[in-house]
Amino acid sequence: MKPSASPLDASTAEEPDGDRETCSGTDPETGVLVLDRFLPYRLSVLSNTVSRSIARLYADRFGITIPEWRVLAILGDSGPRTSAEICGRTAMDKVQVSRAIQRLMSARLVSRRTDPADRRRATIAMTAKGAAVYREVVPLALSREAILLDGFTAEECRLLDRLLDRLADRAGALAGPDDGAGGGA
Amino acid sequence: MKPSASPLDASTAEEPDGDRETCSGTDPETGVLVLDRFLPYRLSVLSNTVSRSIARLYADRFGITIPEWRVLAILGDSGPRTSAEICGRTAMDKVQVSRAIQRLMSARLVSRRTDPADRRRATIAMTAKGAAVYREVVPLALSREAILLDGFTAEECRLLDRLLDRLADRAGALAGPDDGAGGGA
DNA sequence: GGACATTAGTTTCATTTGAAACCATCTGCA
DNA sequence: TGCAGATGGTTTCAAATGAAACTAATGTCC
Repeated sequence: MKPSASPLDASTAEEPDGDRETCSGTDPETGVLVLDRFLPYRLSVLSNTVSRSIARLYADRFGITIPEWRVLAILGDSGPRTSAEICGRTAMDKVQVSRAIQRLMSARLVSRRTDPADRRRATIAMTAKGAAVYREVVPLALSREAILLDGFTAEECRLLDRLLDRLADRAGALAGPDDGAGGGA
Repeated sequence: MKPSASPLDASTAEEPDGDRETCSGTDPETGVLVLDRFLPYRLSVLSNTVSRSIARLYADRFGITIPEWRVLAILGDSGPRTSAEICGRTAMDKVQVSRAIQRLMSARLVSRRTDPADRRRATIAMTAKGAAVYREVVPLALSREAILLDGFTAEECRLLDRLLDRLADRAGALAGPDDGAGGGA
């Protein structure tokens, strides 16, 4: 049920400039934004559905949250790291990381050792208990990913892989230049 | 520093069943989860970056939040709707929608009319002011999408489109069957 | 050697969020 | 009628979040 003679026509500025006619998000007929074709929206819904589904998996069983799981995942794949390094690799901000570490520490899943050379820093490492949890969660997470990719050929996976990398790359362009603010890291 | 002889080998059930050898997320050498190749994680980072960038756009200028914008977007693309219908179409839950509507109402961007036939329901519609905001935000949002897709050929856009649709489809399988709980709509 | 800016990480506070409890209305149905 | 569910939507309360202020240790430059 389209709103008959759509209230928004050519009213607004910047013309679509011929060369690329926005392949999603907009109905070429009316120029209206079609929410469930709009790329940022689709990414958001998809990502939330997936994250929530995976989170349920380990939240129940191990009482850890998404940021906590991410910290474990980083430690598991790169070995002991400082808080700042974890920030850099997870796109979480330092507050989030700090809190995740606190909770992981009180659950005795990670330990923290102040760097004697620079006593502001501390290296975070998984404990044996943390590693055990990690080893249990990884296959669960991977199996979710596998469900998600079920039916994709290897070729399609590679394709998706490349497209996502390019999107991530372009997303950097969004965050950076225009608004000046935040900045990535 | 890789945990030498990776502690996670064939320990868990469901064998990878020959035909597809999980094309991302896992290092085939060690079987370790590589976080920044892990699809759910990549989706999450990408989606957050993008959403935040777009949100900055309208938060500053119009003082609306992401859920509020989504409600406007639905109303803009489908005309007046009830709260429940908005839920169904946005993948937000009813609390979120209820609050977004409240804020939009006090900003006089939408109005609410109780359905006389069923006085539990109310139909939400954009006001003229809401429509004006909508018309201003749409091109901003679309321009962000365009930046994101900059450099993609029409062919690649179509490809991405199809892959995302299939992923969204598969994501339904994640949410539904295993944990029984929530249930989609 | 000592003010000044930096960096690492934590804490505070106000806001947002989500789950569960809650109203109000409506729908069977005995 | 009248009462046991459903349903649409809102409120409550506790936990999660984010921005900005803060502590502590290091660097820097005179």
